[in-house]
Amino acid sequence: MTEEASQILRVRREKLESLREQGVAPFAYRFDRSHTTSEAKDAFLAAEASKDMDEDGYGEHVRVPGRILSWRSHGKSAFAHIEDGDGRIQLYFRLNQLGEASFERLDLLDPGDWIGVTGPVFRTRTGEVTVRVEEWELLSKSLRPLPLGKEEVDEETGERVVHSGFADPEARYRQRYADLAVHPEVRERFRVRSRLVSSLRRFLDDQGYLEVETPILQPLYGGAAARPFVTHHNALDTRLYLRIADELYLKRLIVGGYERVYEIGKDFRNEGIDRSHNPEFTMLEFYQAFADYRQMMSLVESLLRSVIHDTCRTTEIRYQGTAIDFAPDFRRLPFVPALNEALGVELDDLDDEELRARAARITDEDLGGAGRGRLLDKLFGAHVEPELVQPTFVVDYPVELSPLAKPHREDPKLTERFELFVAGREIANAFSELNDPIDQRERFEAQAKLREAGDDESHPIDEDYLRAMEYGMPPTGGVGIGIDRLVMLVTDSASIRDVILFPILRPEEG
RNA sequence: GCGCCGCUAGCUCAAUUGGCAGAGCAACUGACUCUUAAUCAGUAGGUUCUAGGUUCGAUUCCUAGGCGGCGCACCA
Repeated sequence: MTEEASQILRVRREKLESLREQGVAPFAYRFDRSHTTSEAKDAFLAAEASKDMDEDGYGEHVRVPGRILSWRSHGKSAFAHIEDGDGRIQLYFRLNQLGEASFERLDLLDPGDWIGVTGPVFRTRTGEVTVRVEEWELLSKSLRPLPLGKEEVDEETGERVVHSGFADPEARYRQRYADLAVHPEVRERFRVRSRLVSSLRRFLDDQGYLEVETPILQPLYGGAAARPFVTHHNALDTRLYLRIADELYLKRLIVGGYERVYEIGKDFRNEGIDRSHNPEFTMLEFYQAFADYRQMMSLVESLLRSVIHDTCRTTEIRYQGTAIDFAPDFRRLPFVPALNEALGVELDDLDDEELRARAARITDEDLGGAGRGRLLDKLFGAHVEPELVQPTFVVDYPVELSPLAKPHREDPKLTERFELFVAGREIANAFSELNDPIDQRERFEAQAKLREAGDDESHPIDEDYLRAMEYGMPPTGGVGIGIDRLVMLVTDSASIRDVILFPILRPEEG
């Protein structure tokens, strides 16, 4: 439908014109608020408790702005609800209170409009704390109807029930502003996200960590197995990549002499989109000099316990119907024995071709170019990961899987690495960082061979990173934690799109 | 990338075998000075995602495309 043809939009513009003709500016510059909606209600309750009201039961005069949510007109009176950043309050308009001109102008208001009202607070016959409006002014005219549902409160449970609300998932993601405007619970979910990130910062700051920022645009990408986004810098006429991980730059800072650094920021991976993957996502990485992966495991455990308790007021959460408890010591599960058990064979007895055959059974992907590491990872992902519901550290990954991790001090075929799984999903990835530049070069070269064989997610060789390591890197423990997935857990969200304000969608037109 | 499902009024959804495209809410007009999914009476509102095709006739059937959801695969 064209906008000209929509009577609903036309009517609102006509109201706008009527207001202007009456000398009302439909888009105000400011409103001096005395109380938020919640503060106005609290102030009245306090006045009621201390009998600090006039003989007719009216409390303090308030000036409250808000967005109109609902309207119930009764001829010479009307009720409405408005909402602001921390709640809602009912308004009561009366002809003999407002005067004819002001009262009749109410006809030009709609749900969605922002108004500011002035008047005393009282309690209606049905008990609701309400502002008796003596003056009102328009703060902003809404020219497009918000998809507000109708709400009732279930008398038995006391819960809000919304009728014919805003349900279309595509529209809710594309028009997040409307989704937020009509869904207080969505606004709350993103407040939880914000609280969680604050809590992470607080925890790491308290541990003596320094928050830093490293490049997003990089001449060479690395630190994870993924395909990058590619872009071009005009002035330098050079190819740049959007980072797929912060890792290599943060470890350069450890070489530089900072002992504890962290970064919270976006990584970008040019891969598929599904309910646990968005092409840009938020990652926390932190590195600590002189620590090994065992120390980092303990740190991750206390970090998560602390942050989840800060955010949820409990360490036992429910995710998609399953109780998950962060209070007990996290289980520790060695990679190779776990996979041996799941497959019913000894991995050491299988050559690459047998592994490839087994991996081919669980995927239709072309594994022709995949090395032994990728094959093991595939098998582990299919057979073990889904079972890891309660917080579980998978430890001691095969060396082929971990080109940036130190060899295991007791078994050279393994690395000192752990991943944390919760609800079948990877939440954290960490290791004793490889700090031997000669070994690191060999690992890069092995990765380069994989690339030549067709594995396009393998690392390119980063000579500058090797140079940094040659100057001398202390033993270091490093951790990466996917923030979006952590937020999914604490907000019981099934899709990553529900915890990203503006998730990636295909463009609407074109 | 593959499979399944969906797209109809501002929102939520109907539409029989292929036969005039409907309802509730929102909007508009009127009544109503303590209502709260307010109520009552009335009115208006449509490129049925797009482009083709079959047909006397397509929201419905066919083909192609677009966008989304879910599942599988991949990735964190």
